[in-house]
Amino acid sequence: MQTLSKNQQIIFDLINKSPEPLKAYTILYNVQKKGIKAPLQVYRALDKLVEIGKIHKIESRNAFIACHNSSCQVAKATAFSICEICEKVTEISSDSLSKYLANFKDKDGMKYIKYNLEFFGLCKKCKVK
Amino acid sequence: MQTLSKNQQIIFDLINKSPEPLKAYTILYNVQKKGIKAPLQVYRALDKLVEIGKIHKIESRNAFIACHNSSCQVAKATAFSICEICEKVTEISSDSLSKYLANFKDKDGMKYIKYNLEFFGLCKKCKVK
DNA sequence: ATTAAAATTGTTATAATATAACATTATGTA
DNA sequence: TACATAATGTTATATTATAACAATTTTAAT
Repeated sequence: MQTLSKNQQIIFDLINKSPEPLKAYTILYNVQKKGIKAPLQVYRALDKLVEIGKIHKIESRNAFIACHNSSCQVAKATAFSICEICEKVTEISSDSLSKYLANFKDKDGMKYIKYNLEFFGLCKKCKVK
Repeated sequence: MQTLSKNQQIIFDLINKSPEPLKAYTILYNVQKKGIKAPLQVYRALDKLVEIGKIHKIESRNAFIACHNSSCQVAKATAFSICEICEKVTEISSDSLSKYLANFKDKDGMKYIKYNLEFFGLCKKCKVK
């Protein structure tokens, strides 16, 4: 368990308490009162937090959420469900899914060291409407 | 089988003959001699081509490749392998993978209508080096 | 053929996302 | 201590993408 630097901690705290994925410039806006003034300060912290697996980037949304999967020390196998109406994002933690994907081998003999899976659909709430 | 408009056809042809994913502004640069002058003209064609499944967006790379999966009329279930050294991208077409993912259900009862999966690793060539 | 709706195009401006380059300070560790 | 590594601060700029508006072309129903 790694200790975070000042900026990393500030930005992680913000993302961690957010119910929804946050975008880099939304983060910037929200941490300016804490002395983080420039985009690069945000992006550097985000890069590091992604690298150590404390947060994940939702690629299709250019947004970041905290990892809620205790086994996720490094961001090497991620899966998310994304509601196309309310944009709610949930990290999927399914043993069978992660086993299946970790063992997946394609024809080319390529060795995978990482994957990212994004499911899109309607969440329970939005499906009813 | 849908007929493409002029701009769509120009841009699809370029992507389709490219061995690697192309970025929007690379595309723009390469079609300026054909009269497409503005980013928006490129993005509009890309949006449409993605919508009808002729091309796919590689989200982690902000780049586009032609679909080489004949069954892919609509971009609703996509999987790619990406080499982290040479950036070669290949569309994966595996019946067992697509079946597994199409049938995957998470705990929340969310109904998925689409997914995108990106595997990262080293391709055969880069693994040897 | 007529015509109304839908799709596509053209254009300018600007928004949103992300990195380069350089100087400085803090932290970890031999 | 002192050296390497990581983190910070700052300005400028590169890259990716969309807003807003006007015009034209295509499609499909009458």
